[in-house]
Amino acid sequence: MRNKKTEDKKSFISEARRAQIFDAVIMTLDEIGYIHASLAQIAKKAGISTALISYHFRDKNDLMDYTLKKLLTDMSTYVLERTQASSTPGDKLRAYIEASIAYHVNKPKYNIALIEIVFHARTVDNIPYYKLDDDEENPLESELQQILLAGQEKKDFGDFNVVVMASAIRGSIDEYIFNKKLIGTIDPQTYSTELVNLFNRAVLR
Amino acid sequence: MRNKKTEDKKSFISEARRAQIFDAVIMTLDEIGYIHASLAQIAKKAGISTALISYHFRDKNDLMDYTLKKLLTDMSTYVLERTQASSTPGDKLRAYIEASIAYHVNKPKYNIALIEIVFHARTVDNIPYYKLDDDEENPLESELQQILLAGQEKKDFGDFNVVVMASAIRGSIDEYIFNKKLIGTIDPQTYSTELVNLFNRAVLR
DNA sequence: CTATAATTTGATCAACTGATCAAAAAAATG
DNA sequence: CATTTTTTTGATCAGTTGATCAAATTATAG
Repeated sequence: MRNKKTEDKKSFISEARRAQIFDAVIMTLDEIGYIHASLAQIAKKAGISTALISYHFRDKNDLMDYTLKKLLTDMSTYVLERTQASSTPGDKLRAYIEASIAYHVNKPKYNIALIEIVFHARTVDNIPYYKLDDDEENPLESELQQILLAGQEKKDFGDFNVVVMASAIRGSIDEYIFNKKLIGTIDPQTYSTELVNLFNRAVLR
Repeated sequence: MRNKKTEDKKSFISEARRAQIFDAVIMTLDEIGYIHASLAQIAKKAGISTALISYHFRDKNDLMDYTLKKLLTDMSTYVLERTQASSTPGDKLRAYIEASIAYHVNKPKYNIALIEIVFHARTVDNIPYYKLDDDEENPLESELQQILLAGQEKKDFGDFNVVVMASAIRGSIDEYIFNKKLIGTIDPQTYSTELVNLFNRAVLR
């Protein structure tokens, strides 16, 4: 199943325009949030007319869908590259946690935009993204489960429910993004390190 | 600092009306989400006119603020009652986790409403609630930190950063609410139990 | 029962929303 | 260069939004 407009569009040099609009969407979401992020505001930020956005994207949903996919790909690439550079499950787990936190620190605006879209945008059936059963398997989620599984098979890790452990790790990471007070109190390196130690204890046999 | 309208309002028998509107807000948020939850939709759900909502609440922000506070109080009460029924830090931690998950299972609509408001509503300065430095200390957060601290002082728990551990626990709990796929895969009792075991290992010396 | 106060409604408002379209401008083609 | 295609704009659309207000209704008080 391919994208309606995003992919079968003529796709000329105007890919640059889509990128430009993407940047404008990120900035707009970061600055005024989804609720105020009208096509007019986005167009203004990009220095173009609203009709031009409509020319390159079927509708607002298509635009947000495109933006979300790019954001997810960017984050996955960042984390997975750094994770797969390690070899043992223990090292991979450490790399996974540290890279995830690092990404949030390095691209805060991308994260805000991601949150804004996930919690505001809805499918044509009016189902919010955050309630979606994750259409395609989330690569970050499955990579984490693979690491944990490999650790158990190698007997590096003890016995635990892999899905629950993975959820706990992801939730712990996400907490750092959502909780503004946390970011102000604990620096990212400390949080990373403490999290690694915490889950090392939880994971070991 | 008291509420602008919510509190200094005449407060007659019409408290019942506010409760009625509260229920309508919950249902509307659950069914169609914040973005579509216009005053017209809420009024329709409550079987009253939109002007009546405006009569009892200063504006939409005031309405959402009132709703959010009631939701937070309800959740806190539920969890804290069950947590404080236990005596040792270890038992309290177990009770805290189990009650938190149980609440989500028992009042799913309240949770959806909570999420919708936290991630959509904004202050007059256009700061989203989820970016707020948590104006008043979150009672659920501080209770958890108290439990962990007490456990360390009693030497029941080992050495770890209390704030990070508390965030990890909260994040792990919240993950179960946010991740629809998780809810469909792992039943709440299993998730609770696994989480308790996981953090027992992480917390012990 | 009357008068005063509180509650509720329906009508109405300007502001903004996403989307469409003909026409203009720019780019690509031959 | 002329023509065809792609890109871009400005004007415009109907629909929705939150909010206001005078008037009607209901409750309360004396």
